[in-house]
Amino acid sequence: MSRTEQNGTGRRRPPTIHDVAREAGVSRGTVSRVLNGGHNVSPAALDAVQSAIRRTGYTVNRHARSLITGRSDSVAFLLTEPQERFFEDPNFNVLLRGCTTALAAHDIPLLLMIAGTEAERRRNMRYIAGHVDGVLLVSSHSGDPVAAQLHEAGVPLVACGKPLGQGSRVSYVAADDRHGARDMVRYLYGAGRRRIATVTGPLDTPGGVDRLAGYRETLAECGLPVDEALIVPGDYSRAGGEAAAALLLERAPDVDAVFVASDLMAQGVLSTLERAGRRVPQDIAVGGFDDSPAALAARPELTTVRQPWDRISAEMVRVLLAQIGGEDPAAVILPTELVRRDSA
Amino acid sequence: MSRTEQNGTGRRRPPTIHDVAREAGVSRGTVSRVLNGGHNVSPAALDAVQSAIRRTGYTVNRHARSLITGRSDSVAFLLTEPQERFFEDPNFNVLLRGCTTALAAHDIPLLLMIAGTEAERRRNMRYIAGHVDGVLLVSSHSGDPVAAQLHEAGVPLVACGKPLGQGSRVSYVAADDRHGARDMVRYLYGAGRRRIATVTGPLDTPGGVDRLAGYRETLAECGLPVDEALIVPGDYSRAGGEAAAALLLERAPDVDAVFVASDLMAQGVLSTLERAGRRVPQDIAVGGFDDSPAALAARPELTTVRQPWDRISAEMVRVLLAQIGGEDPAAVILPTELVRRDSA
DNA sequence: TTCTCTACTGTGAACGCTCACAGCGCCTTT
DNA sequence: AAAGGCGCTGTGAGCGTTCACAGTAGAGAA
Repeated sequence: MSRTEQNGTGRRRPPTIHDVAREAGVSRGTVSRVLNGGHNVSPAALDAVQSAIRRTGYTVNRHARSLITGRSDSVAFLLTEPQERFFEDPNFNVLLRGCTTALAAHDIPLLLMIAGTEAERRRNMRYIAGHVDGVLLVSSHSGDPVAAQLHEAGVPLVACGKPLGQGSRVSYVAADDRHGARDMVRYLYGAGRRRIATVTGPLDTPGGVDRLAGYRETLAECGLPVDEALIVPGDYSRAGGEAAAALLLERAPDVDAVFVASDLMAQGVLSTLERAGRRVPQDIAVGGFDDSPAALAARPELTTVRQPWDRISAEMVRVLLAQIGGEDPAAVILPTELVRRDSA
Repeated sequence: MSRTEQNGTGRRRPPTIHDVAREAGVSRGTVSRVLNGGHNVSPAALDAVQSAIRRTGYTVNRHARSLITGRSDSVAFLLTEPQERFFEDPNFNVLLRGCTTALAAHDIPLLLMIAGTEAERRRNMRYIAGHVDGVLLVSSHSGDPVAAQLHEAGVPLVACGKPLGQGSRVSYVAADDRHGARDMVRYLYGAGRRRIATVTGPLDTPGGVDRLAGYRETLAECGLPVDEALIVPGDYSRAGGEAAAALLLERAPDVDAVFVASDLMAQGVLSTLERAGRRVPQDIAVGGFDDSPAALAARPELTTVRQPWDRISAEMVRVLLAQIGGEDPAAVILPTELVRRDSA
């Protein structure tokens, strides 16, 4: 009953730390101490304050707190993709959700910011400086200067995937793309395939580079020649996959397996192969990368390399919070896992 | 040169309104007025202040501002889905992106909050009250009490889709589900189909209910009997679509068209039909709903009903900001559009 | 007993901003 | 010439916290 009184129908002025102090019979200082860990507070006072907080329905005014502490207790999730690409990407969901919930566990809200255009980029940068404790940066293309700028401005920062550009002083969390690619190619080889092609990711992204490197290495390991005609550049998009497959079939009609650097592209590859009358996996085996929902949506379902997105997001948050807490930047690389389905 | 001085390598104390005032040779008050619309400020002063702002690199401290105004100039995007369902849904991306950019145009950051569990729900509610000017609510299930709670707490609120529960005093923006369904069924009928089934959405969601209603109405209009065996409940998920299609084939093997209440479910339906050896669209026409990326990923590509997500998000933001500005709640219903592809 | 140390508590003073008010010229009106 | 109005400006107060400091009481040591 008394719970509802303090806030009838409309918006009453919310209780402040003063109200709590009066209610508990202590001073502001003591309430503040309780709010911030409860050190140097007598058990009796602690009790009184906690019950007063409950009775009044008090919530700390984060603006007032931020004003004096200088912290904002919030974190930005910054997406800097030239175009919608990342939003087409199903992995994005998983990453975003993971980060949100991991932060929520620390009572830190996530600000979503999208910097597609230059104007947006500037706006976001202006906002970030001073209004956010740290940034989770998601941008596949290393060309963009955001990471460097933020790093230079001294904003705690964790990138998703290794930022190719900067001199390594920026934290990142990434899956082990190289090993993932190796696992897939080795698996294709083990299945008897000998003309193994690849559709790469964009080669200005670390993922694109490393997956291709893994492909090359493994071919060499297996004693297979690396035929440049079998290497077709892609852009992580579905349409890119379709085009790449068409090009591949033209350049190397005898191909019997394709390692595609993303599931989305693999979908495109499948659809081109289907149109060309090639059966998957009988005529051509197709391996994807990501284990995104797209892998299950594809027909046949994709054999692919799982990226541990849940762990990636958790690690990103962990590293970022550590860095906000004063620790040094860190790089975390997480293992991938081969997922066998029907396409290879 | 002088631009970089005020912020060397580390984090220097950022310039305040005082610094700007001194630099411009005016008082805090005048700077504040410039910051808030520039009314009652002489051209000379305006100029001086603006140039001082540029020179110092000043950004307003939103915490200090919020502390006194009581506004936070931020908005929450609240997702209350029992499970991950909505994150599996490609529409989500579009909606989220649309809202983010629409808000960004007003310099308002979007706080992403996910309330899957009860604990998360409570945490978010506590945060929202007093820390956010308004809420964009996305929750398909009307059972959840969040909308009612927020509305009661006096928090400006706009729902995506009509909230079935509350007594209508909460704003919402929705596509015209009923008409969308009618268009699709009429199209199927026009293509000569006479045993038209439907896989519904969850019937505790407005979308589910209205699409089914549109289906029933149109059948009646066309003079077709409404056979309850042709109505199979679904849950908007891919797997749900697969199961529903299996059930349908068992109950009514002579079905020649299915209107599926979401593209994702339609994907599932397609895959069951394929396994059952039915050709689409020759044997059975399949119509989806949403025009999500899933529609393009499906084989054959889905004929579907486009929801105008870009407009939905823009309208949600518009209505919310209006409400924050003191206007009354509003309901907006936007037209859908039939998109013809290969599945029907 | 007195002293010191520790655990706890209360009290200004900020933090950077907006808002209300008062003051100052200057122009218009009477 | 005085009165009123208007456009512009500066100033003090206060938003709700935290932080540093000073102060108090009680326990233990001398």
